[in-house]
Amino acid sequence: MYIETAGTTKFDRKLAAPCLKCPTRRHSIYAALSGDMLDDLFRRGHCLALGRGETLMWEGEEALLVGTVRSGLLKITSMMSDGREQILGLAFPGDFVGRPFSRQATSSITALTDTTMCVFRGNVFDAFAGNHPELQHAVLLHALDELDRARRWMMLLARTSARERVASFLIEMADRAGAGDGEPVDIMLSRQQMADFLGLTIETVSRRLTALRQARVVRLPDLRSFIILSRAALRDAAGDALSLAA
Amino acid sequence: MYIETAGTTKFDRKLAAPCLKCPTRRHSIYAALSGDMLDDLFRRGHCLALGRGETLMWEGEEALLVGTVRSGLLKITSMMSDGREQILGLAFPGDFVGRPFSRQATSSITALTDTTMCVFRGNVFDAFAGNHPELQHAVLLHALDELDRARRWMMLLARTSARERVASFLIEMADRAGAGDGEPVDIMLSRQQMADFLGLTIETVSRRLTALRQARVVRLPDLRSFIILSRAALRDAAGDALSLAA
DNA sequence: CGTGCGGTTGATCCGAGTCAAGCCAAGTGG
DNA sequence: CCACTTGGCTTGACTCGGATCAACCGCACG
Repeated sequence: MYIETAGTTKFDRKLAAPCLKCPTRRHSIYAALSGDMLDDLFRRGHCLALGRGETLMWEGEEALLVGTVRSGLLKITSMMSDGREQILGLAFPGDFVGRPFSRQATSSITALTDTTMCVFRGNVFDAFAGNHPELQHAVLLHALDELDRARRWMMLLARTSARERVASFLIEMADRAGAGDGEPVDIMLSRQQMADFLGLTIETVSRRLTALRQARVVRLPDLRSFIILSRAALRDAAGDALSLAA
Repeated sequence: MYIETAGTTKFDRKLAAPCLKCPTRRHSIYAALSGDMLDDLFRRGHCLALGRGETLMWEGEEALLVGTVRSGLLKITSMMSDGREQILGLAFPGDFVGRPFSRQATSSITALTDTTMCVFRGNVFDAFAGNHPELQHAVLLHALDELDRARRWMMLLARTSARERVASFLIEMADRAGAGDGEPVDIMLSRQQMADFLGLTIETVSRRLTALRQARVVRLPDLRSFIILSRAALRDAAGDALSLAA
């Protein structure tokens, strides 16, 4: 919908060394892999820092990188020719992004906040995975999980009301942040991004949020955070769209 | 939405032998695999016939089988507690269904027409794939394809009008059938199933179809088939939702 | 100060959903 | 053979939720 401030990606080879001690290597798809193998893999990787709004890859263009998010938040998006944009998924720390075994990006990937990543050149990663079935297995499990998540999200986009979508989004964000009721949760998205994610317009998102505020279900201390006052009421508003987002 | 006539699945071990000559073994995920390995794998497989409306697995329940469609058509669905159903995907001949490396079904799989399949017990398939990285690689590529398809479909469900959805559905079906303009194409879905697929109601599907008929874009010789009269007009109606379904 | 940007709020519109009636072809049973 | 039902589909009248268009608010920044 908007052309984000698109800078060049900061690709600093000198940061490769710290990757060997990268905290994400024990999580996400690497969790099940042996230390030796990880050393081997991470020697081939690099650290990458993306500023808010910077884009890792563009839909339809060549995509040379794959990797995992270390900190921050990415959006995976697709856009129609008339400008309608849809966020197809979010990538939180630990999530794997990019398309192994293909150099064609089927969607754009853009940083919503300042983000750091562990990245590999696609062909390097592919070759390594080809020699290490365990890694390929881990990638497969991750892909199957993503497929399930995408399908549940399809359900939400196809069949639920704006009320249900906004409520289940808030629950999802609170759960991701591990925040209990009464604790402030950081919404890392602008209203526009929430709208793109939920398949709504910015005005509808705003209205549904104020409705929840007026019903004393949440507080909205500022534009980028919220506090759940009544979990039960929020769950109720989400219907079982809740379980779809899980 | 409806309780389909749910029979027990016809699981006939005696049909295993013909699987060695099953035509699908040279297609789909098996295409890249060696003949010896396929013999080995298919010795462990079975043929399965599903009548229209029969269900291979139920959402949330244990799913012991994985396999590929040999002939016919399956729907992959999920349902909300209030009965709202959504078709998350269709499985045409050659497509792989089921969830390897997990015995939990995340969606239901039901035959829309009489269907034959090549199936494997999940744990048998998993073990075999564990010993044959090429097979696992093929499954991974298939999963990544499905993920892309699901994400494009999300876009369609989130952002397009009923007109665009119905038009792109017709184009998709015609392309799948390889039928040119003027040739009748079999819609293998009822109006209800089309609605569940497109995230619409049966009435809206019906209205959009008659609108296309009245505009002389398609002919509808009977309830289960259609003929494209003007490809250009149909493409136009689909907008670029067309490319989303591809 | 203005100016711009992100967000909210209000008025109105429109398209898909809902509810209800009717159509037609395929059974079904007297 | 014909009345009657049944199920899938179409059509019409109406409703309603979310989109659209537009005004406005508040804050950051020059």
